[in-house]
Amino acid sequence: MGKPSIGDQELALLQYIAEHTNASVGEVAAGYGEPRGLARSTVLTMMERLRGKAYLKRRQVAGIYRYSPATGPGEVMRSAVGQFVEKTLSGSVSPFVAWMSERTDVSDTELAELEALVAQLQSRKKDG
Amino acid sequence: MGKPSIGDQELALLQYIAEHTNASVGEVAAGYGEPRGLARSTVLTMMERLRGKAYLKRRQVAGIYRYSPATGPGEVMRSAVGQFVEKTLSGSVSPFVAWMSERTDVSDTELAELEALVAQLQSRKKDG
DNA sequence: AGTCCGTGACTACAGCTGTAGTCAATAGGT
DNA sequence: ACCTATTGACTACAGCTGTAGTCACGGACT
Repeated sequence: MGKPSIGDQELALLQYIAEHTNASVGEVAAGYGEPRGLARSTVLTMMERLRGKAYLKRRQVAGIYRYSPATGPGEVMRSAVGQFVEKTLSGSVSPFVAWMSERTDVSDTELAELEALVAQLQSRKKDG
Repeated sequence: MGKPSIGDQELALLQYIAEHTNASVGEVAAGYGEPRGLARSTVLTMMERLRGKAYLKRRQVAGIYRYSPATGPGEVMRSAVGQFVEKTLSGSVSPFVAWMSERTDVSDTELAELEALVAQLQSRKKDG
């Protein structure tokens, strides 16, 4: 039942599309591909592969196809992170923490997210 | 500088060798490969590839080669996390945080690690 | 000496991923 | 009606990863 595997670039593209739903290939090529030096056909190929793997769906609007994630919002990322932690880190988040603590530049936004996360986990623990 | 990429199976093998340092190919094939149905030559190939990527080093003892991780303990994991965040999450740790916040069972140990991390980042920020 | 076994190096190959060229159809402008 | 830009499908190819076969070598055993 395992979802088909997904590459790094594919995942990044999928994320982009999740943030820009109902985008056409041309739009994605312009917004995602061009800044990365990717040809339009490259973007198209990846999007079609993602569709083949059931990560994206498309529907025709005014003649051209518009793509959106087949799964719920954030589902793919969650799945990818979960898979990574489980498979690569053997289920432990310690390596992630270790990596973060060595990271030189952590933005205020990221720090705030982490603070919020810790606060949430603390309150959850208290409740249950 | 960016370490060469590493596959999932390779990483798992590397982990195994980190836990069984100074092992020979035969030993790794028996202890890691055989339970997984991998041929000895498969294990050897992977180990040599890892050595080619400078993740493993070897030295000859009594005629046969014994392998050990080239990097310090935990280094590989950190590198893997960095690669994942950079390549797959496009450098953003937000998906990681999002995934953590949805995780049902976060152990006390993990929470403590996160708290320590946040504290460390906060103090670092204060210092400059 | 002949045989068997562990060890290492080399070679092979298929599937996936990243990347792109090209071609046919269609839409839009002149 | 003609030229051009956009779109979509198909084809291609190289590098990485997972997996393994095979061959040559050196030592142990008989």
